[in-house]
Amino acid sequence: MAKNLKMKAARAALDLSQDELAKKVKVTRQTISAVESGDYNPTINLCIDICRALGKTLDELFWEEGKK
Amino acid sequence: MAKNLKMKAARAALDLSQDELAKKVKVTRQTISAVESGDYNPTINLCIDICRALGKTLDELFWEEGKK
DNA sequence: GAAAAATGTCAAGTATATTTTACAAAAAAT
DNA sequence: ATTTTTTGTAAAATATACTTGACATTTTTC
Repeated sequence: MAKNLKMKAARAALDLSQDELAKKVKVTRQTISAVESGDYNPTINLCIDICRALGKTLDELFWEEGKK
Repeated sequence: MAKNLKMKAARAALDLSQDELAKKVKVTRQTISAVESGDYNPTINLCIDICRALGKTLDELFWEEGKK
């Protein structure tokens, strides 16, 4: 899978570390790291929580137009 | 959790049964039923596959504006 | 109104998302 | 340059998504 650079960018824009985002979302840092790395298939509730913490929507962070 | 009526409507608009959608998406009918029932936390890849099968985006089927 | 198709749901099993603990490497701060 | 913070990653354990098989109920069709 491809890295989630949109998520990484959104996090950087808020000046949050993976650990800080993890705490907001109440998962471990490793989970956040894995989601950004892309080698993962997170649950939608986690994706939604991440979106809300970063002020983005699902389409903005997890949708890839026209892919496959 | 709340029922996913947007998904149910999108499926109805294409005149697909849960079983037909399930086959397109390559999961079981029970899984589709559970996702629509809302008592579930599906993976994002499944959500994306469902969206593609129904011609919708994540925001259109799985995003709820302003909810908590 | 009976038959067929579609849906709700349940229990037991399998696959995998997430946690916990831990260590090394990279980046940032002083 | 050294210290501190941040990040990548890995193995083992736990939680839960998803499957399989099955039966009951509802909805559609004739």
